Amino acid sequence: MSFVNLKQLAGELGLSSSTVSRAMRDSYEISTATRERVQTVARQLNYQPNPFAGSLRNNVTKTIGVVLPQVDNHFFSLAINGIEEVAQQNGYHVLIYLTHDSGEQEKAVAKYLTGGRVDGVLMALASGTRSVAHLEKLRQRGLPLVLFDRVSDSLNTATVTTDDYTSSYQATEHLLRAGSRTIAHLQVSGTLSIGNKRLHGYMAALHDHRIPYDAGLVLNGSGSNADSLRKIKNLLQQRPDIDGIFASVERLALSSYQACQQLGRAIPQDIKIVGFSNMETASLLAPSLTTITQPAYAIGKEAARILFQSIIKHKPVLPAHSMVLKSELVARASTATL
Amino acid sequence: MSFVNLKQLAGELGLSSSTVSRAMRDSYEISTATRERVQTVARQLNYQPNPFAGSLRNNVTKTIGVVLPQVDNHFFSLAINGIEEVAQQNGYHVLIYLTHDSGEQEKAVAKYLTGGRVDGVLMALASGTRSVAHLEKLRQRGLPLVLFDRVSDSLNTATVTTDDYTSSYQATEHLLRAGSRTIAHLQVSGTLSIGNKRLHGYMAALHDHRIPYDAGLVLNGSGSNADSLRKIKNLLQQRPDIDGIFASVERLALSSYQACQQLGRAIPQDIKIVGFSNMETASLLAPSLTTITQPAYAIGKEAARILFQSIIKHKPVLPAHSMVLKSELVARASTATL
DNA sequence: TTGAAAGCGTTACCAC
DNA sequence: GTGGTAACGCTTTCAA
Repeated sequence: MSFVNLKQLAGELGLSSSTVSRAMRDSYEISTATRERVQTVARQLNYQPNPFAGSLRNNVTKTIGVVLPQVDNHFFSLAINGIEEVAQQNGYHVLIYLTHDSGEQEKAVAKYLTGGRVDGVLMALASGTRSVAHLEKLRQRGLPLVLFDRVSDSLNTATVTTDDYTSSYQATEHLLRAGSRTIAHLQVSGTLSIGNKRLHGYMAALHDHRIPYDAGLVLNGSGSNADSLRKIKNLLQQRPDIDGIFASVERLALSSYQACQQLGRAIPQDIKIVGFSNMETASLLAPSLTTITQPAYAIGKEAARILFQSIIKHKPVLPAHSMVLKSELVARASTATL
Repeated sequence: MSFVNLKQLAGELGLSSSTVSRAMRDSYEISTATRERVQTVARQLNYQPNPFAGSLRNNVTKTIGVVLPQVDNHFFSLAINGIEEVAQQNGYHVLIYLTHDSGEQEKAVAKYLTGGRVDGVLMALASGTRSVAHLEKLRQRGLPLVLFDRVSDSLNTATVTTDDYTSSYQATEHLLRAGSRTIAHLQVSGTLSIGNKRLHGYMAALHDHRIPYDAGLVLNGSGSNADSLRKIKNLLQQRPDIDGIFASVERLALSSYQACQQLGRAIPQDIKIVGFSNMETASLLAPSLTTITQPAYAIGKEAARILFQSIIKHKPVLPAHSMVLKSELVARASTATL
C-alpha cells in the first residue's frame, strides 16, 4: 500500500503531471486509452489528490460551514441531517461550529470563516447575538450566507423560516378555545426576530379574543435548563391564575412539564400547554404534548439548496430567494378540554 | 474594508513576506517594534491567513473528522457537544460526516479522509459495517483514529466505550427482579461489538437466574423506525408470553412504547421495559422510562482528548489508551413492581 | 534582525 | 493529445 502524489503517479506512468491531472478529471482532450490507463494505475497506487493544493489553486474549498447554537435539540439535529444530505449530493464537505448561544463565540466563528475556509455558510443565530456586523463581513468577503430559523432581517440575504407569526397565533388561539384565559408565553430570546414573531402572534391572538396583553406573563427562558425551570416555577407560583402556557421552543415546553410536576399542577386540568417541538416522542409524554412541529429536515435541505445554487452559479444569495415553510399544529392531551 | 494576503500586507508595511510571516507568528527573531507594527496593521487591514496555503506547506490541517451513524439521537448529539468543545479548546475545526448506518457510505467517507483533509478521525461505526479494511487504510496513512461507542476490536487503536456488558447484565437483572420472566432483547446490530456485548450481558444475567436463553426472543431492530415498530409488534403478537423488553438503544425503547400502545399492552403491568437512552425527558414519558444512561458528553470529550494527545505529540493512538466509562441505571415506572 | 527564494501539490495557460 | 511552466499563499532554510 502506497500513497503517491500527482507527480509520482505521472512518473510511474511515463506521462506529465498535466496529462495525468487532466485524465483524472475526465478532460475531453485526453484519449480514452490514456485516461483509462491513468485511472487504473491511480487506483492501484491509491492516489488521492491533495485537497489543499486544489483549494489553493482554484480558490474553491468544496466545503460549507454550518453554524448552530446547539445540536442536542431535535430541531437542529434534523436540520443537520437535511443539510448534510444536500452537501453530500453536491460533493461538499461540512464544517460544523457550535456557538452555545453565545454572541462572542459566534463572532469568533465568523472570523474563522472569513479566512476563506469555506465556500458558503449556513447559520442559525445565537440568542446572545446583538449585532450582525460580523456577518456583514462574511458577505463583504463574498461568501454566500443563508440564515435559517433564527434569522435577522437586517442582513441582505436569504432566510429560511417557518410561519412563526401564524403558527404562534394558532397555538395561542388553540389554548383560548380549549378554555385557557391567562396564558403565559415563554420566549427564548427578546432580540432574535423569531422571538418577536412568536410573541406578536401570541399578542395578536389575545387581542382578537379581547384578552388584554399582560407583560408579566411573558418570560425570557434563556440560560440553562435549571435556570429555566426555576424561572418557570417562580412565575407559576407568583401568578396562580395562569391556566395556559405557550412555549416558544421545545426545551421550555419540557421545563414547563417538570415545573408542573414539581408544583403539583395537573396538565391539562390546571394548566394547558402547547409548545414548538420536534420530538418524535411528544405523543409518549404524560400527558402527550400538543406541539407546533416545524419541518426541520426540510428547512435544512432548502437552506442548503439555496446556498448551493448560489455557490455553483456564482451568484449572490438574495433576500428574494427566501422561503417560508409551514409548521403544523398537532393537538394532543396537554390541551384537551375537560 | 479590505482583504489582503501576506504579500500585500508586506507591501503595505514596506517589509518582506518572510518578516511579516514571522512577526505574525510571534517569532523570537523579530524585534518587538516591528512585530507590534505588523500586527496592528494586519488587524487594520483585516488580514486572515489562507488556511490552505498553510496546510499545504506544513502538512497540518488543524481539522479533525467526526464520522457518525446519525445525529438525530441524544447520544450522538451530546457526544458531538463534547467533541466540539475539546476541538475548540485546541483551536481545531470539525468536519462532520453522517453515514446513516450504511457501510458503503462509511467507506466513501473513509476514502475522503485518507486524502489528507484532516489530522485525525473520531468515529462511531455504522451498523451496516462488515469489514474494517477501509479503516485500516486510514491508519496506514498515519491518521490517528479513535473509535467510540460503536467500536471494533479488530482495529489496533484506542476506543472509548461504556461498560456495556455489565450494564446490560444489570438491566436484565433489574427486569428479572421486577418479576419479568420472558424477556425480549432488541438489538441494533448483530455485527458490531456493542451489539454482542449487550447481548452477552443479557444472556449472562438470564443464565445466572437459571432462565434458559431463547434465541427467538432476540430481535434485530435495524432499519427505519417504521420497520422496527412493525417487527416489535410482530414479536409481541407471536410471543404473548413476553413480559419484559430490554432495548439496546433508545430508538428501540421508544418503538416498544409505541408497539405496546398500539397493541393495548400496559406498561409496566403487562410488559416491563428498560432501555439504553440519553433522553432528558425519560422521566416525562407515560409511564416514565427506566433507562441505562451513558455519559455521552464525557465519551465525546474523552475520545477527542485521546485523539488530540496523539495529534499534538505526534504519537500513535494505542489500544492501551482506551477508556471504559460507567453507565447508570435509573429505575423508573416502566419497570415498577406491581 | 531582515530578505530572497525554493517548495508544498495542484491546475491552467500556452506551446507543440 | 500531450508536455512545460507559472501561479495559488504561505513557511522556512539560507544568506546577508
